[in-house]
Amino acid sequence: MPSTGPRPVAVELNAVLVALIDDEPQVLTLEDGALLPSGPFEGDHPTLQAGVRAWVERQTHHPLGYVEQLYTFADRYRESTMGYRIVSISYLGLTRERAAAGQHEPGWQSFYRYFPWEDWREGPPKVLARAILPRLKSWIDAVTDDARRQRRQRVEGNFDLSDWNEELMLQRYELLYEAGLVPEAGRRRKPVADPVPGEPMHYDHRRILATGIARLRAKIKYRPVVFELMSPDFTLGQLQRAVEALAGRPLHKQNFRRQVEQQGLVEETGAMTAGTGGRPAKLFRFRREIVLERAVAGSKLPLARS
Amino acid sequence: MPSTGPRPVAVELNAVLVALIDDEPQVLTLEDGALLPSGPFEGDHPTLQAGVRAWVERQTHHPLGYVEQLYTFADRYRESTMGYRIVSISYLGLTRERAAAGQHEPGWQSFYRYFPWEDWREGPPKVLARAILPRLKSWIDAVTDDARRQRRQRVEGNFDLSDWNEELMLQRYELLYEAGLVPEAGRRRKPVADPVPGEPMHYDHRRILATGIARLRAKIKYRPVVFELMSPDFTLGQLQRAVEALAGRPLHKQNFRRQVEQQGLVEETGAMTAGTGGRPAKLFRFRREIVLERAVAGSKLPLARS
DNA sequence: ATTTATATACTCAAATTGAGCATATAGGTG
DNA sequence: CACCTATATGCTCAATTTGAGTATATAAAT
Repeated sequence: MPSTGPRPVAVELNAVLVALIDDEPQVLTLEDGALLPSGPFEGDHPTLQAGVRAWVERQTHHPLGYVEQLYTFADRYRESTMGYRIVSISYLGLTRERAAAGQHEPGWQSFYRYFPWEDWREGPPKVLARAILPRLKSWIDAVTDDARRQRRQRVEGNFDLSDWNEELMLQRYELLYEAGLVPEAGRRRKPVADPVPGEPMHYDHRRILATGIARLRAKIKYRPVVFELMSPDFTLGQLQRAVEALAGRPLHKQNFRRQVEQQGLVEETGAMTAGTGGRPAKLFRFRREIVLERAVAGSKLPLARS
Repeated sequence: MPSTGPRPVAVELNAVLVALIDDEPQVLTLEDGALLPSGPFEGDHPTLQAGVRAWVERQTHHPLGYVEQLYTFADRYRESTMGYRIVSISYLGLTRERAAAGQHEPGWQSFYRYFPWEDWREGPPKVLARAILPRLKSWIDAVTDDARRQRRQRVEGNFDLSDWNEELMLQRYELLYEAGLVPEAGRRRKPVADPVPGEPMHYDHRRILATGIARLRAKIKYRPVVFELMSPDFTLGQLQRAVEALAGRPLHKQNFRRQVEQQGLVEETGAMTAGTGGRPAKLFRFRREIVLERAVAGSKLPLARS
């Protein structure tokens, strides 16, 4: 008979911890890149957020500038071998990293190792035309009539090379999963014979990673979160490269500066860079007060009279 | 000694279930408006979303058009009397309701019963100038120096009458809570002596409600979710009143139609309304295919050359 | 001296947005 | 019926915002 007490459930935390190292967007991983850092939710933390913060800072020895909840999963397949259910709560965290000592820090992996088709900084990734689109075409043609029309619309809406939308990253990943082009361990699905380029991860960690990056890509457009990834002083060029790294696409330099400056997000420190080759750049710092002043968001409704 | 098995945890689901009844945005409640519908997560559902959907549809006998996860709470104070921890996962759900039989359906309550300062459809709510702003002023003046400057900036950013931002609803609620102007049961805080107008709820349900409405207010601007609340055929006037009800502010009629039409979200049914007093209006229906075609989002980055 | 990089200032046309005028067509009223 | 009120719909126009350049400045490298 059903007990009225709590069902045995384990609460697990997953973190998508992001840093920029040498203009490359990186995520902290374990097991040679196959796992996101995860840990149990300890009972002695007052809140979930505090738990994540304490736990990540203990692991990385870096202060966590920004933490945001991503999503909670409790799917059926998420069961331990002991039979109890697992609830996974995932978080996005942003941290500041100095330039890498060597090539890259152990554990830090570039976003685009997992999603090579998402890096448009140097133009359209070849993997799209070469491997992904043809296979999506086959996937479309594997059915007929209305189902085919639906598949075609989804592919066209999410993979339009002539009008790429970097925010649709999660939806693209999910579509590739449905089309059987990316493997995902732990799900009951026939194994993917010939996956598309891009490293897989264990369990659904690649999906969680996609969720985190997609959220970040959306957020940098209306909230000043990039600054959590920058060192205190930076040039507008560095700031631009940071945004480009996250969004995965090149920006128009002059318009980027105009936007940043007229939003009043930064102020000059007075100092300049030196020895970078090319004209020295002014150094800026983020005006942290702005966060309090303008809790802005992107309105678009056609409002009426004042 | 600490066991390695799962800590006893109960998973609870909360729902912010929204419907429009007679142009009034309503939320389904229990206990005479003091509780959001909540229930345990049954182990026999494949996913959380399926659990919410089944459970809500069983309670309301209405199909749930749209479901979205809001937030997961596991705060310290969220403990049952039995000593185990409670994880609350809250959802936003949209459903279609016909016009009310009588005054309003039992259980359905207007948003603005809980947040009267958020309804700007008839201009600035008097409660703001009369009750809220003076008390926030006192709250600012209760401290000095930098703390006072910070409080002032937060109040000015979130309660600017001359530039009201309906999306900041959650932040405003949280500020009122911090300022001791709204009560919230279950939190260890001194009871609020003289709360500002607006019905309270048990536990943190009013906060969850604010989270849901704020999310909805943000979402209607870039996703066609309003249509989940409309009957299949509607006039542009009805659609506008629906958006106004959710956003809590009046819209410019001609610009609203322009926006809706040029986005290609709707198509004429061919029929017209009758007997409404005034010129008859064309009836429209939502073009559901559009969701597949354009998985749009609101870009704002200054992109570079194609 | 010239080339190559980067930084920064300024311009201009196209597109979007905010605000309003004008007209159409119903119901209600004296 | 003539007129008023209410809603719907079509269209215009100026202000702002955005996308895409051109032009110039200042460093390092050849």
